[in-house]
Order: sequence, then structure tokens, then C-alpha cells
Amino acid sequence: MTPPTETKTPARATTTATTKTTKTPAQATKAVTLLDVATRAGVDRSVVSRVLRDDPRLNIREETRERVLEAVRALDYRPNALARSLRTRRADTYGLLIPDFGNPVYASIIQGAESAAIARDCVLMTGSVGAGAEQAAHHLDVIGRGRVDGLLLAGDHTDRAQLDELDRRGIPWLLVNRRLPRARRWVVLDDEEAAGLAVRHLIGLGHERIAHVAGPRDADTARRRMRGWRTAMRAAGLATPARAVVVSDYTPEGGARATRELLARAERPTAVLVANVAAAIGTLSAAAEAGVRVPEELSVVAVHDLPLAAVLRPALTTVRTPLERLGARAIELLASTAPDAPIEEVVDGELELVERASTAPPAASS
Amino acid sequence: MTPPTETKTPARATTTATTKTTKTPAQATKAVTLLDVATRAGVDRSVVSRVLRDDPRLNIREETRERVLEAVRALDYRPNALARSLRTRRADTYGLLIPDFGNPVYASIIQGAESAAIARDCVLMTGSVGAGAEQAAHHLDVIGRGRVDGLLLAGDHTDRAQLDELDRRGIPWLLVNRRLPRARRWVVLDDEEAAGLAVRHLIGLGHERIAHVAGPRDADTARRRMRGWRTAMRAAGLATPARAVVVSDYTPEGGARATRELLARAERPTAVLVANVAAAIGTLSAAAEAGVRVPEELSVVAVHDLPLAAVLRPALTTVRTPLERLGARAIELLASTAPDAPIEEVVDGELELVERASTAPPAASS
DNA sequence: TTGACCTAGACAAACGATTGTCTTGTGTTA
DNA sequence: TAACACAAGACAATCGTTTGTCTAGGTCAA
Repeated sequence: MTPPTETKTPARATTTATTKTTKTPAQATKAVTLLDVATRAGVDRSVVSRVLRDDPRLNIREETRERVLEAVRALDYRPNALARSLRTRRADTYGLLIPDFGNPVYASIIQGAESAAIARDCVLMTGSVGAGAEQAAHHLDVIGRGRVDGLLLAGDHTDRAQLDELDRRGIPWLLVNRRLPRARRWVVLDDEEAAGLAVRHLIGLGHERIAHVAGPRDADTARRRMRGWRTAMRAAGLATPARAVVVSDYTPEGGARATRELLARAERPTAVLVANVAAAIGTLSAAAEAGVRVPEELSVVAVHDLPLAAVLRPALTTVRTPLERLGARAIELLASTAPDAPIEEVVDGELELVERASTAPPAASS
Repeated sequence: MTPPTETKTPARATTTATTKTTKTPAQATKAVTLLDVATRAGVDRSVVSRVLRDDPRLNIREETRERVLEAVRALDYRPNALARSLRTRRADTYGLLIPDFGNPVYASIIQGAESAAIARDCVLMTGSVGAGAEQAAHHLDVIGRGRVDGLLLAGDHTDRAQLDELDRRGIPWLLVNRRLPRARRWVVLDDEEAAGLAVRHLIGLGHERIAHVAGPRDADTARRRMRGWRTAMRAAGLATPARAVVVSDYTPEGGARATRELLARAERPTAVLVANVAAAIGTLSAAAEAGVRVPEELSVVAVHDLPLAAVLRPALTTVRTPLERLGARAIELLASTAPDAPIEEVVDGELELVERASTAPPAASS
């Protein structure tokens, strides 16, 4: 393994771990640097760097290149990311801010973003904002210290002021699954079509009184899904009265509350489109509580498909959305677009109705 | 705002964003550096650094200190984290590897770790490993490039060889919610007691035939929960025959499969302890499928409480575990312990039975 | 034989912060 | 008034890479 020409090789290159270094708190074993490799190969460190980066301006004999690569292998050298980033002014890191790790919808987005980042040889730093603004402040602060090349903002936190702040600091950002008035950088799903698909499924089954448990008023996705519901209903000649809509949030509790309200109303719907799968869990729960059978008395369909939907009782009919692709596309767009160029993209394709047990034709009785 | 002594103040310090810089791809606006601040305050940059870090070896006139701080504020200076880390050899960043973002149990751990990291003024980089080993390899590679001060390993991926590799590279690691034979660095929950608590609850309700849907054979948590089940049963003088146990995994599908198997057996149990809340979803599902009513014919209790448990039908009785504290404690231990010192900690307290609708006394008929 | 021109690398200046060591001026003491 | 101490900062090396520019030696043609 070790070539005869070795001069300054640290003992660390052996395979057995040298764990008995109680002193130093951080890096126990000193890391291998370019200089170590260069010394061993008998060249300048710039040569090593250029060999590794395939710099076309380097002229090198095949024999020397081999020697360099051999030294790299022997020492198990890997470049220090911090030093490189400092020099190149690229962190090869992207940030992703989400409201909450517990939300499975964002879990899918993270997965997609992570894969895309890995594919670009970058890393992803995901932070949750939660309710408290102080956590958001910490993340934005950290990000302002040169640690990321750009920031993905998923969910309904950030406001215009924060975007301005990011602009001022020269940090490219992109809204994910969300739009904001004067912010022309976003990537979203085709929420309107997703809702429409669900409604047409219900209409196809024979439903006419189709209610909508909508998302939060200020959520952009909620507005688009509501529009999809309305458009599909009208296209079929069905009425969309105000009483057919209950505003809720994207949580099981919110969905349950909204559904209770809906079921208490005079003219009960025979089907309901729930704007989000998490809220639909609450809908199933509230229906069971009220003794309303699903799907016999109430068909339920929700936007977003998740593994969870299949194991609920009854198994939930959903519209599958390309959440992972959304996350992946977000990274790609952020990485490949100039920081001040507008990005306005609807991730296409892959919308599909996943029919399970929660939808059925309405009962014969009108 | 701007003092009269200004000499080299960049125009960038004004409030309106200078967004029209289509040229530069990365950092549109050049970042403020120590030198900028120093020049403005009329001192050396070392002075600025020392003022900001409260270096006790710095002697400075109050008046000068004020001038420095004023310049820092005026320019909205924030230190470059990369440069600092390069110099100090501390990244102020910790890594966390989990199997899958979709798993809500890990979501809680992440939340806890994130809060603890923020409290220490660090950042957390969370990566998922998933099924593919190549993603794990990417993460471990990235981590080896000096980007993190330590690594939290949650879940059942990493093997001994990878730990050795980390040791060799001098990267401190800590197993979270898991132990491994020759790895004396872990922090876990009191799984045995959690399982015992659940079993005693069932026994208190009058159950005697209490089955156990266990976790994977090679999962350390699964073994400890099984031991808790067995110990509590025996303490009450109840039998723990092999047929009362079905091994499964921590997914709804696995839980459903195991439960179907269990329900098909000759002597059906009146209650079941499911090792994990996700698997318990499958249990409920399989019971409903088989026409077995919960809790009338089968009581179900699971380890780990999550918001989800409350909205299932029937609402699931669980044992609440301090998952967030587990994550938080992991960061604290990793940050405050020498890299080669052993860490063997069971996060204490906070175990609590959350009684909901899925448990009840057994039916009168034996 | 003297430029001209390659080839194969060497040199050195960044990137932005931290930190050990010097220097300068002022006051104090002997 | 010479020696000294101290206050208040200045200097400069360093962390590990990247990258623009140089140079020593060789080859080739005129």
C-alpha cells in the first residue's frame, strides 16, 4: 500500500483507528490536506488541486498524474468543504425552510429536494420554522452568514419583508408550493387541476351536492384548490353555494371541526372534497363520531396521496400529487436560475386519482 | 446614521436593495467583511473581531468600542461562518441521519435536536438514508469534508464498519434511539418501562391473554420493548408463550400483516401491545378488516404518542415517550462530551399512558 | 545560435476570520 | 530623567483551497 517514496506520511493512514486522543475536543485526528498529498507526490499543491478538478489549463505528464492520484488514494484525501467554499464563494449547500417536520406533505417535499441536491453534489439544510418567529429568525440569520447558496421557502411562514431582507443580502430564494403577491419566484403544483380531478370523480359517481372543506384563507394552495372545486362544479352545471364550503386548516383537528360544522348544516352534502389529506383524517374521524357512514352516506376525497391514506378506515380516496418532484424541481430551479430572474412554474403531470374505499355512488334516496 | 469620518463605505449600506445585478450568478451583493467594518471604524480588523467576541485580552477605550459597534450596526455586518469555521476548526454544525422523513417518530426527534442545536447557536443538517446505501454513502462522504462537528445516528442503518470509518476520520458520533454491540455511545428511551407501562394498563383492565406485535428482530428498541412486555407479564403471573408474539416492522403495512397473523391463531388474544404507533395503525386496519371490534374484542395499545393517534378510529391508547427530549439530549451530549468518551444514557421521565378509546376491559366471555 | 514557443509545473495571492505577538505612546516611579 | 509598566491597538501568520500568472528547461525553425 505505502509506496517507498514516502517522506511525511502521517501515521494516521493506517487502518486501525487511533482513538486514544482524549485531549483535543474537536478533530481528534488531524485531517489530510492538499499539502500532505502534494508533498507525498512531490508536486505543488496547486497541481493536486488541478488534477482533482480536471483543470484544462494544467499540462501534466501522465506519469505525474498517476503519482498524484496514487497519493490521494493512499492518504484517503478529501477536500475541506469549508476552505473550498470560502475560496469559490459557493457553499454547495441549499437551505429549505418548512413549517413543521411532523407534516408528511413536507416530508415528501424534503425527500425530493434532498435527492435533487445529492444529484448535484450539494447538501441540503432543512430547518423548521414552527409557530415561533424566533426560530425563523435564527434560520434566516444563520443563512445570512454565507452558509447556503440559496433558500427554498416551503409553507406559509415568510412574509414580504423577509424576502426583501434576503434580496438585500443577495441570497437567492424560491417559494415552494406557495405564491405571494409581489414575489415572482415560485414553483407550485397544479392544485386547481388536482381539485378538479377529485370533483369530477365524485360527479362521475353521481354526486351533486359536493361540499368543500377548504384550507386556510391566506393559503395560496387553498385558494387554488377552491377554484378547482368551483370550476369543476360549474362545468357540470352544479351549484357552488357558500354554505357548501367550510374553511379549515391543514390539520386533522381542523378537518374534524370543519366536518362537524358541515354535517350539522341543513342540507347535508353526499360528498366532500377535503383540501388536504391531513385534514381528511379529521373528516373521517368526525363522520364516524357523528354516526355518518363513509362512503355510504358521505364520500370523502382528499388532495395529496400518502402511505397513510391507504391504512385509514375506510381507506381514503385521494389525488396523488408529485410532491417529491416539486421538491426536486425546486432545487433544480434554484440552482440553475439567476438570482433575480423570475421563476414561475407549475410542476406538471403525475396527477392521478387513487380510488380507495372512501368514495362510492350516493345513496339512492335523494 | 453615517458618521462624518467615513472613508471607504461601500454604497451598499443604503436600505434600498440593489437588485439589478444580473451578471454575478451567486452572491449578487458583495458581503460586508471585517475589513469593511474596521476601515469604517478606523481600526484594525483584529480589533473588530475581538470586540465582537469579547476577547478579554483586548484593551480598548469605551469610545473606540462604541465606534466599532456602530460600524457593525451601520453595515449590518455578520461574520462569514465558513471563514470562521476554517480558522477555528469548529463548524458549529451537527449532522443527523435518519432513515426516512416520512416517519413521524423521527420527526419528533428532529424537532428536539433542532431546538437544542439552535439553543447552542449551532445548525443542524438532517439527511435521510432511506433504503439505498448510496444515499448513506453520500452523507457520510459529505460529513467527512469538515462540514460537521459531530454526527447523530438515529435509526437502524449504520453498521459497525461505518462507525469505525467515522472514528478513523475523527468525527464524533452518537447513536440515537438505538444501541449496537461494541458501540458505547448511545442515548435511548426507557423502552422497557414504556412497554411495561402499557402492559400493566391492560392487566389493570383485566386482560390476561396479551399479545405482542414486536418490532424487527435486529432493532434494539424492539428487543427492549419485548423484554418490557415479558417482564410485566411475568410479574403479574401471566404466561408469555411464543405464539403470543409476532415479529413485524415499524410500518402500518407490517403491523397489519402481523395482526392478521395473530388474529388467525387458535387462541385469540384479548389485547395486544404494538411496539410502535405506526404499526398500530396497521393493527387497527387489520382488525377492522377481520371484523374484530376494537376495543370490545381486542384492546390495542402502542408505544409512542403522536397527534395522529388521537384522530384514528378508534382513537389509539398509547404510551407517550419523550422523543423530543431524546433528540435534544442527543445534541447536548454530542456537543459536550469528548469524542472518545463513552456515552450511555437512558433519557428519563415523561413516560405516561395516554388512555383513549382503543383499550377497554375484555369481554365477559372467556 | 538565437529567438520563439511549448511543456510541465511552481509561485503566490486571494477568500474572511481568529489569535499570538509586537509596537507605540503615555504615565509612573525611582 | 532614565527605566519601566501599562494601555490601546497594530501586525501578521494561519486555516485549506483555488486560480491567475511565472519560470525553467527543452525543442524547433530561421
